[in-house]
Amino acid sequence: MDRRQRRTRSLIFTAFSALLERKSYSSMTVQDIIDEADIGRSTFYAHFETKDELLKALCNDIFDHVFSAEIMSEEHHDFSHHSSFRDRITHILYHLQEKQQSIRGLFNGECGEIFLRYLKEYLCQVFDEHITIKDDVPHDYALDLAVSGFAETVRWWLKGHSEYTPEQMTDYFFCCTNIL
Amino acid sequence: MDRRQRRTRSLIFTAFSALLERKSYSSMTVQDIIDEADIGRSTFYAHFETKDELLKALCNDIFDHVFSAEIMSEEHHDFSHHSSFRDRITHILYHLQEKQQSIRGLFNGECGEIFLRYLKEYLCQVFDEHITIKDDVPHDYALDLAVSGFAETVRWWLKGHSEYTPEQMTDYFFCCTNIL
DNA sequence: ATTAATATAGGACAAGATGTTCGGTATTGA
DNA sequence: TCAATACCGAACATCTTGTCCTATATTAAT
Repeated sequence: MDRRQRRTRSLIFTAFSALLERKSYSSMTVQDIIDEADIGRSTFYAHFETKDELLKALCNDIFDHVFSAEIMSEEHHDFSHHSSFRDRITHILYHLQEKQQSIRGLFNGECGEIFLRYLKEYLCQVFDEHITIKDDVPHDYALDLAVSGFAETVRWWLKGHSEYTPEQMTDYFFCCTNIL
Repeated sequence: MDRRQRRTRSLIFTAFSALLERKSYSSMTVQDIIDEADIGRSTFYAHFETKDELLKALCNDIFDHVFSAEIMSEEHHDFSHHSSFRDRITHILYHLQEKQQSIRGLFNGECGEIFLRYLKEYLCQVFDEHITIKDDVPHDYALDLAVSGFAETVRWWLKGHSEYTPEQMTDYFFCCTNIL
């Protein structure tokens, strides 16, 4: 990838994240992002077709960071054999905390929906085999509830309660659920 | 309220709900709603300032129906004295099921975020005093998790699993959580 | 039945956002 | 050094928005 492309892409991401802290996603125009990033109009459209595509790309960038080590470790069977499920959860929280700057604005309003949907997709893979079914509770309901609960935990944590440690949040989460 | 106003308001709500089933909220224009409802442009703006206001109004209409009996009963201390918390939850699910037609589309995409935020506000009042805190879990975290979990339960239920009864869903939900 | 009030229809309008195109400039990587 | 290409910036047609206006139709009250 060309150095100029990397620079522009980064400018757009930074501008977008910064804007999300003061403006809602839906009220934000492409022009706003262009002005904030201080780039040409056609340059933006050379990188992203729409505002939605930009959001998707940013989410993917974040999750690549958060889950890359996670998935790598899984491939090498580190976590499966040497670490507990709780440790994996804590591990994910650490990575999310590192990206807090970019993530905080993503929880706001309408794009929180999209961000959380992406997050849940990744989480499903992590949680799936660790669901403990009680009675006749449908498995996919339990999985959905666990994943949503954890996603909500992340949101609650990074939006105003980041004084807690990842270990504490893991404890709190496991303490409240009955299916993990 | 004038009969014409009621008719137009109803036409708009119906058109909006119907459109949400085939079109995403963000890609839907006011013009789409006007065409679907077959009303004049200025008529729409006489009722709602923006598309967002329309969404809010529809949410309020639904929750007025779902929680009106709920709140009324609470005032008369029926539920507090003669019914269990589980029964209240089941009761709410019954009312939500009645409004399924209007609600189903609301879960889609970006407006799901707004609908669920409203729903959670109401649920907070219902759940608040029934949270059982374990260890040092923060109360507002536990409340947030319980409310989000129930909201997610509603979504899961009405989006593709409406074959289950309200009683079953209540059982499933209570079975999975550790704080109620 | 009559009437005054008002909700709606429908056309027109400016302002703003969108997405595309183009030619010129500057940076890059080889 | 040089060919490739990313950026700039201006212009453009198109669409959406929200407002304003007048004429018409419906309503609720007398």
